[in-house]
Amino acid sequence: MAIKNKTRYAILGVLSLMSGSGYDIKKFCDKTIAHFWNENFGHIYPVLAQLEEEGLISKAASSKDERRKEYSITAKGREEFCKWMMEPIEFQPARSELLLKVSFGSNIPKERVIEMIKLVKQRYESRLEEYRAMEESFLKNKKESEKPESVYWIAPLRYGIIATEAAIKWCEETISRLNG
Amino acid sequence: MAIKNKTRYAILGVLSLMSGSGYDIKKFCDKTIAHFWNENFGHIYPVLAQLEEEGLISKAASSKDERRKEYSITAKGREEFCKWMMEPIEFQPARSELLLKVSFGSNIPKERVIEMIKLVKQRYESRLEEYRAMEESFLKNKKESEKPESVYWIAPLRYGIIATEAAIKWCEETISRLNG
DNA sequence: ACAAACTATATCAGACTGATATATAATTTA
DNA sequence: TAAATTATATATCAGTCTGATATAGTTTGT
Repeated sequence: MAIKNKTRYAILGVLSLMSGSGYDIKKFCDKTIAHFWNENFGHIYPVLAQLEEEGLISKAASSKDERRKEYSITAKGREEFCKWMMEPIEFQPARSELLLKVSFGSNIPKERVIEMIKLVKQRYESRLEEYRAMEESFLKNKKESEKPESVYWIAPLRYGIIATEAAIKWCEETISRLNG
Repeated sequence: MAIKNKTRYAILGVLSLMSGSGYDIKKFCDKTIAHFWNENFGHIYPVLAQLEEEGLISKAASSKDERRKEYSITAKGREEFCKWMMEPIEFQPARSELLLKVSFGSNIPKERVIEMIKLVKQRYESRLEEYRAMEESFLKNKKESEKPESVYWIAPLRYGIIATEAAIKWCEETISRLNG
């Protein structure tokens, strides 16, 4: 097999915290892990069917809504998920359009490269503001932030903040290097 | 169309600097842009055929080696490449296995999470050393580093250094948060 | 002389993306 | 109240990217 299916584990991870439909899983992802993990319906539904077939999750029809299928993680699914959690993190190949464009920058006027980086910097800055607002509201909510498991939610957010700050620093450095 | 083919532009970018075979393009990528752009044969060869059909690159058979096909960028190809270079950078969906595992960390013993991050930190540290060695050897080579276009090569490398330093900082912060 | 490493192209299953289609329920607004 | 909009819910598809593998000739080192 070429690539390991990571969506499997994202879904099992979400279902380790709550039961719900494919739609609920997508909503949970968008609300909580979107800034470092992207999930889409095109992959969620086929993987849910596959996980059910393997007995890692179970399906129950909702009484209220005919359509709605509520998925829950099984003991076997929890086992499989924890097994994956213990495995070392795999190397992830990088693909940065920004750095690709910068490295071929000599093909276009220098001013356009500077413009491009300024635009990127703006995007990073508004993202940083979002992250900081999320951090602040999390720390304010003492009931949540004083739970022992809160560290697992604050750490990814801190990554976002630290990495975005670094990216902004790089933008500034690069703009001044291009100007100077 | 769902996703834009980025390999197209990576190949056109490489061919904007030099002519060569598919193998040469892969070699160039591995040597110079590998730390932020991954390319593989499985995509290079079909895209080369497609680019040739569109008249963006031209193929010439080598006199020495029957097999070898040498590709060069055409004027039309250069135009298409520059057009892409001028376009704003597209949003790239993130998928960080590290942060996914951290956020579901409550499923396994805390010590295992710390272990995991320590391993990741080691990897970042050795990567940082590589980047710093690359930077040093580039700055030593005055003939190269004093060229006006050198900024386009040093900037992506600087990104690698700054981003990796930030990642290490996050590892340290997170390990102490988990311990404390 | 032989093994190992390098050059070169090609193919494939499987993973992932983003767009789109469909249809009902709930909520808002004119 | 009716119309419009938004939310819920599932499904499909073309196109893109990955990593492994196959094949085969050339060069280099011992």
